[in-house]
Amino acid sequence: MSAISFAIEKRAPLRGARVGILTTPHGVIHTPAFAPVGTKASVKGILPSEVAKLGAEVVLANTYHLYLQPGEQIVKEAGGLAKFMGWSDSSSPLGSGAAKPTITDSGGFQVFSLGAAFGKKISKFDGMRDFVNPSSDKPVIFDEEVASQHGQLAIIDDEGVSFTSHIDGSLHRFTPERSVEIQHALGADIFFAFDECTAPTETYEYQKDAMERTHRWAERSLKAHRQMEYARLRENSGVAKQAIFGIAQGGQFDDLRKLSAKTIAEMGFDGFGLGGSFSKKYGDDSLESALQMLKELPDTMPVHGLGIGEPGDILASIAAGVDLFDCVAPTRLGRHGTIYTKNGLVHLKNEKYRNDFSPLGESGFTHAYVSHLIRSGEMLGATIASMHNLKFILDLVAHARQAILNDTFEEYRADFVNKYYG
RNA sequence: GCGUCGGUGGCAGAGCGGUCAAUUGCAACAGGCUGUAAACCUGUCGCCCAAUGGGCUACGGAGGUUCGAAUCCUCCCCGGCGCA
Repeated sequence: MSAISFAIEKRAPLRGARVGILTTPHGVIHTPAFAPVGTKASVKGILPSEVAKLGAEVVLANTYHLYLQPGEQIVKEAGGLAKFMGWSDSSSPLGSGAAKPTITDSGGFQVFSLGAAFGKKISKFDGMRDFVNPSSDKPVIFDEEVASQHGQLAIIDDEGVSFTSHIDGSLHRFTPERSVEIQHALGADIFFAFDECTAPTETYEYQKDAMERTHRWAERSLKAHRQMEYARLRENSGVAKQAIFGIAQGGQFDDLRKLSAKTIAEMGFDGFGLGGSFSKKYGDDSLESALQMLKELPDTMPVHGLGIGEPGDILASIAAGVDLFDCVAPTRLGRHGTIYTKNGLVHLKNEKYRNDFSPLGESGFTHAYVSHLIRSGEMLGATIASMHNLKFILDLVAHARQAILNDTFEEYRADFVNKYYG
């Protein structure tokens, strides 16, 4: 018996877009849904009560980071991730309201960010062409100083990954079993199998090896989960408390993606994650082709687009049938002074906003004020911009949901994309 | 008034005879950010041009020494400190 149940309420014609209700031990998630990222049990700069008011029903935290700080046992003692971070129905951050749904990522992304990507100017969406900074034409692929001093902080072998803590340099070992064990302690409603998120620049051979390794790790994660869950079920009157999602990889190669989805689909997970690398720019069909892998996944089960958060990418993914999303972009962009608008990104630090007294979205503040806060390093600026961005993305997904129900999703999508990227 | 230290790009502050249109920080201007090493990172930052090169003007002002001066000398102007 799975810890979750997923009911699909409506499917759009032609494509795979759908509306569902995902019932978890800590409450219901209306899909498609966006999960704000709270890596270290904190959506940076925003109180949980505010995150909820913006429309979020679920947040996603990170296993590796919480393992390092404060340690999974502390979170377990607190009563699990949601309770620990005050993610509850209560309006008071310290209230005793019912805990709300949470997700944890397995640490698989850190295999990439602290491994292949460490010291390099690449992101999981960058291709080779983006290795050149357009404003300088200088190759900036490698921070030699950082790399020569530290090398990579994540070293992969077939059994697992050895991490060097970015905090104090200490050594740590992650295996699929260990990741699951930690995620059981963290107690999120949904968690992911330990995977290897690969760099988008790897060769076919490497992507294939990594994918096969991720498949083996998926099996091991699932097995570990079942063993631990079985022991726990006997103590907890048979009520499953956590669902495990398997992650499909395959990098930039269609055949690997398809194979990966198919392989992961057959293992018996409660849901799926789309992992790894896509191309970056909207209009590029790399994401579209990667989304073809959805056809290999069971139509009745929830799918999470890991780290997908660019508005156009979210809509394209929804169109293909992705149900859940998470992304650091709304909070990171906001904190760094960039906000989403219907007409595209706005850099609040730009000179023209210094005396722009028009309202900034529904924040209740003016562009000029928030621009001033960002410029002067006031924390409140990061908070307001992050909240604005989170609301923008949460609204985008909520509107997409409604549009699917109204049979107007494709129009909604086209209209949004025209304005946003036009 | 005497003595002394100092006046360098928006600010702070390096440089102290050629490798200097001049290190660095801040500010400014712009860009980047997609399962958060990220309240971060990158680029630009005297003027002009047929610009991976060249020209011009610049390190308080005016002279001078030198093949060559932000760097040395003289005088002047301005500021800090000390003594009267």
